[in-house]
Amino acid sequence: MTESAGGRRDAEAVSQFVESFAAQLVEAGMQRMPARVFAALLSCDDGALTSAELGEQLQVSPAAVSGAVRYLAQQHMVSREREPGSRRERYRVHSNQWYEALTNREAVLKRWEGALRDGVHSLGADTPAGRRMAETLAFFEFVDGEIAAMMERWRVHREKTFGQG
Amino acid sequence: MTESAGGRRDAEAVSQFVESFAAQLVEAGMQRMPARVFAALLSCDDGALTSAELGEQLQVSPAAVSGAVRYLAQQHMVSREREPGSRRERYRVHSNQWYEALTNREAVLKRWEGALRDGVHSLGADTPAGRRMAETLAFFEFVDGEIAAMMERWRVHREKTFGQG
DNA sequence: CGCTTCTTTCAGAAATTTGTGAAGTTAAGG
DNA sequence: CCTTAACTTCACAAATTTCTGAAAGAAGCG
Repeated sequence: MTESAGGRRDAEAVSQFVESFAAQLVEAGMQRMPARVFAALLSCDDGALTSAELGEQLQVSPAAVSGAVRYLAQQHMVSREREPGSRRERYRVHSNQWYEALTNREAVLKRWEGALRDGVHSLGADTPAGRRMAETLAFFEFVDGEIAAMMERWRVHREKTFGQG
Repeated sequence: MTESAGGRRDAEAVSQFVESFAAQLVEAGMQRMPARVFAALLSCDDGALTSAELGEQLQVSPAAVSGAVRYLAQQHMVSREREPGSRRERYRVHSNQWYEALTNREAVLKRWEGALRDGVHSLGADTPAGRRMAETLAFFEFVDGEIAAMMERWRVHREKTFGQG
């Protein structure tokens, strides 16, 4: 029944994983279609699929794939490749690149910091609210710095564990 | 014109900050109303407001406040207080508690890890897709561990900078 | 124990979001 | 340079989400 090893992929099981992982991403704030596309890429063997393949596997229109892929590319979660000598495009998760992109929530952090700075200014740095906000701001700035260091440690850890991919 | 120091709060400026910070939170995936409520609490001087005050400041119904607050409490981003001897409730951001709660995205990470573990199993640990997923899983596990350490360093850093709140 | 005040729940209206089909655009290959 | 295959954009329909008003549910206070 389970034919995990070696043989053909169990399409049913794969699809179930895709949908369940996508659901988690949705719950964390990602839109449904990008989440499904991303999960599908993550679970295919060479980490890359064409638009048509994605549409078929997920049972959605080319338009939906197009929108999802555009979003994912903007977030640096997939990259687009042109198959040389074909109009087909191919979307890929670079197995290590993609979770580094997740850490690119840094962009989000930066905007939060901007908003908080405005807040400190308009509330007044000498008010209780202003002080609370300044402390919050300091926290995010701290986190920014830590994340870079953490990713560095991860690369070391990863190489020890998996060898250089 | 700017009356930031000492005097009355510039309601206009405060409201503008509230809406703009809320917008950032929305963009990061939070629902609109919780985001607005949270921003309002963050920018009031004692970090706590009653349901009625929130409704008035944000121009929404008691029902909307109720829903937003329930969500925020579940996420541990605010706590509820009962004013002793009154049916009024008061919602508060504990100025340091709240961003620790943000780090409680750990719950999210844990669920992702669960989903990935399932994925490794159903794809087969010996397949390329399975290996990619195992590496992703390892990354999240690594991050989990790092976050605790980072928060510890933050507390030290914070105390040096702001004294114990 | 009932009155009053505040909060929560619920059904439905309004608004937003999401995905489709069809037309439009780009680029390969004859 | 024309044809054809692929991707993208756009307007609209469907589904979902979000907020409100009204009614029901707690909890202080006389």
